[in-house]
Formats: sequence, C-alpha cells, structure tokens
Amino acid sequence: MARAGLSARRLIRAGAELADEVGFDQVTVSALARRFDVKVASLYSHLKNSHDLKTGIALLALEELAERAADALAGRAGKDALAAFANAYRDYAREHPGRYAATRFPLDPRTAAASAGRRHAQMTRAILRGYDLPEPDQTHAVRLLGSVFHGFVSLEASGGFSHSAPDAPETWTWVVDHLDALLRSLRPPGP
Amino acid sequence: MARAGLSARRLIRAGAELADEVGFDQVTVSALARRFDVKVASLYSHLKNSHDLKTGIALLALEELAERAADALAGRAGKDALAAFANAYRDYAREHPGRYAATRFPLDPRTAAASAGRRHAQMTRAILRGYDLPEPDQTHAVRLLGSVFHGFVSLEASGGFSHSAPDAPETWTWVVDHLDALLRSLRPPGP
DNA sequence: GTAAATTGCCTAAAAGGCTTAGGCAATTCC
DNA sequence: GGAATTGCCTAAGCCTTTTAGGCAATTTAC
Repeated sequence: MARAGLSARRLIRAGAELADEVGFDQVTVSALARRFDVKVASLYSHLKNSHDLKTGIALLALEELAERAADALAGRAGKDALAAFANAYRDYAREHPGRYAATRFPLDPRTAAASAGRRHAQMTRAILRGYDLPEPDQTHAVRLLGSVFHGFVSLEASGGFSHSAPDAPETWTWVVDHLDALLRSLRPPGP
Repeated sequence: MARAGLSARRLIRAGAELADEVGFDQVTVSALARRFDVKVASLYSHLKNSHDLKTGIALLALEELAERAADALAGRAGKDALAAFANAYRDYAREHPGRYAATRFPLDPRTAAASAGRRHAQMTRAILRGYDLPEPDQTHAVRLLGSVFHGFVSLEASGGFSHSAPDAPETWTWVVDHLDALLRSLRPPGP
C-alpha cells in the first residue's frame, strides 16, 4: 500500500490551511486525516495528540506573523514603522483568520517562551524606540499597542464593524494616526 | 422518580457558572447533565442543542455586563464615566472569565440585534457625548474604545501581562488616562 | 377527587471525535 | 538480499451530540 508521506510538518501546515478554511476550533485530527485520505490513527505516529496539533499551528502562525511584521518594519521608523507594523498585523489576520485565531491558543509557559511571541514584543519595543519613551511608559505603550491591534482585529473578524459606516479600514487609519499622536505626546521634552 | 426541576433558565445559568469554572469552550451538554445528576438526553427537552446553550450563555453574559456598565455609568460624565465603564468591563471579565469569553460567541444577526450588544454601543456613545466629538470621529472612537477594552482584557486573561512589571492594573490606569487625553484632544475648539 | 392531558426525565441507539495497542508492508540500512 | 525501522492499518474503548420513543410525575379539567 502506497504511503501518504505524512510528517508532523506537513500535518501542521495542512492544519493551518484547514483552520483558515473552517475556523481554528473546527480543526480536528479527523478532518485532517480525511484531507490526507488516511485513517485517523495514522496521524498519531506524527502528532502526540490533538492539543499538540493545535500548538503546532499556533507556533507556525506566530512565526509567520513575526516574519511579516519584521519585513514590514525593515528600514522604517516612527509613524511609518507603526503603521507598517499595524498593517502587517491586520492583513495577516484578514488573510489567515484561522491562523490568527491560533496565535491566541494558550501555550504552556515553556512552549510560549520558545515561541516567536517574544519577537513580537521586541518588535513593538523597536517601534517605540522611535518615540523615545521613558519607562514605565514604554511598557504601558507596548501593552496598549498590543491591546488595540488585537482588539481591533478580533472585533473586525467577528463582524463588529461591518454593518455601519464608516468602513473598518478608515477607522484603522484613524486609530493608527491617533496612536501615533498619543505616543508623540509622551516623548519627554528634548534637551 | 423525583424530577430534577430543570428549565432553560436554570440550565443556562448553570452553564454560565460552569464556563467560569472550566472555560467557555469546555461547556458541554454532558458536563451540564452531570452537574444536575441527570441523563444527557434530558437536557434536550429544554435546549434545542449545544449551540443553543452557548447562545443562551452569551446572551446572559451580555445582559449582565450591560447592567454593570449601566450602573457604573449612572451619574458620571467625562473621564469619570470613561474610567468607571472601563473598570466595569475589566472587572466583569476578571470575575467571570467564562462568561466574558461567552460574550465573544458569534451570534447570528437576528439574535445579535435582539441582544444587549446594542446597549453596549449606546453606552460607549453616551460616554463620548462628554467629549463632544464630531462624526466620523465619534464612530472611530467607539471602535477604538471597544478595541482597547476587549484587547486589553483578553490579553490580560491569557496571561500576557503577568510576567513582567509594572503590573496590569497600573497599565490599565495609564491606558484609561491616555485614552481620556486622546479623546479630549479631539474636541473641536469651543465657540 | 379523579381522569385526562401534558410534561419531564428515562433508555436506547446512531454518528462522529480522540486515543491506544498491536500488526503487516514498505522503506532504509548494512 | 536480509535486518531493522518506519508508516499506515485494523480494532477497540471511551466521550460528546443528537434523535426517537416510553413511562411516570405533575397539572388541568371536570
């Protein structure tokens, strides 16, 4: 009998695609087996269990998102960097809703520490360097940006903005503009 | 055989408690039946299905949250109202994480329209009246506040802020302060 | 107060998901 | 080519959801 050529890597990638198609919480070992036209039990040679699969998808998504954000940031600073970062975030969530949802999958602390999650925080701090904020403002600002980006993207994904004018992209621009203004207002008076 | 005294209302309330204890997506018809020491099939006299149960919990949570927010808002205006509203939101999410998660359960449009969801938006607009914003700024601001509150609360719930100083409440105060400043900066110059 | 109608919880059963155990065939290694 | 390993399989157990049909407890109506 011909082999299907499964591997943890392929399964996780396929799981990510499946997530984008049907939603992250509809990702199931069974559905994945169907997609490879293979019996469910076969997947267990490559995955510990269902939780393991979801963790893998989460790590993949965090990785991809970090890469996009890093690309967006390259060669930019100040408001330019802020806007590029914000857009990278939102665009990823819109193009890959299932993967984006996966980035919210709760990771155990060891896994989280080894994930691309840290890079996200570091990139946010890199953006804020352009605004020259003293501590603890900088940390507060990291959290504010994280909250706004995640909050906006997740409300938009659940359709929260879709039935009223103005449209979501307009608000997004407005939000980024005013976050920039807010951050600039925090910069201590120069020497 | 003695009856257990089930009803849709009781089941939904118990489901909400269960959600707070074990997480909203661990809420299951089976678990609920166990809690009432009743056979699973018995619940189907009171609930259409599992989705129905979750919808019920979501509606209950939206209702409770709206009531708290309304209480918080009573007799306040301006920054005072903003802070009280923000705290009502965050406190509810911290005290009732499962119910809070339920407020994010996707409702079909008809159900959503009849839910307390609208009241939330109206209360946000009520707060913003104190800042006297022209359209479309007001709508953008409604969305900004929604994004920040939801984003912050959900990142805090997933432990995003727990392993670094300063602590989350400090950031929360900072965020509310600076949102207030941002909103004030938008007020058009008076006559 | 009792008979009839309704309601509430039950058993049974089907269908689908997760997971483990153990087996045989395909591949890889020497 | 033979031995060792790997990859997918069958089988089986357990859990959750949902429907169907039944009997007993309660409520309603006389």
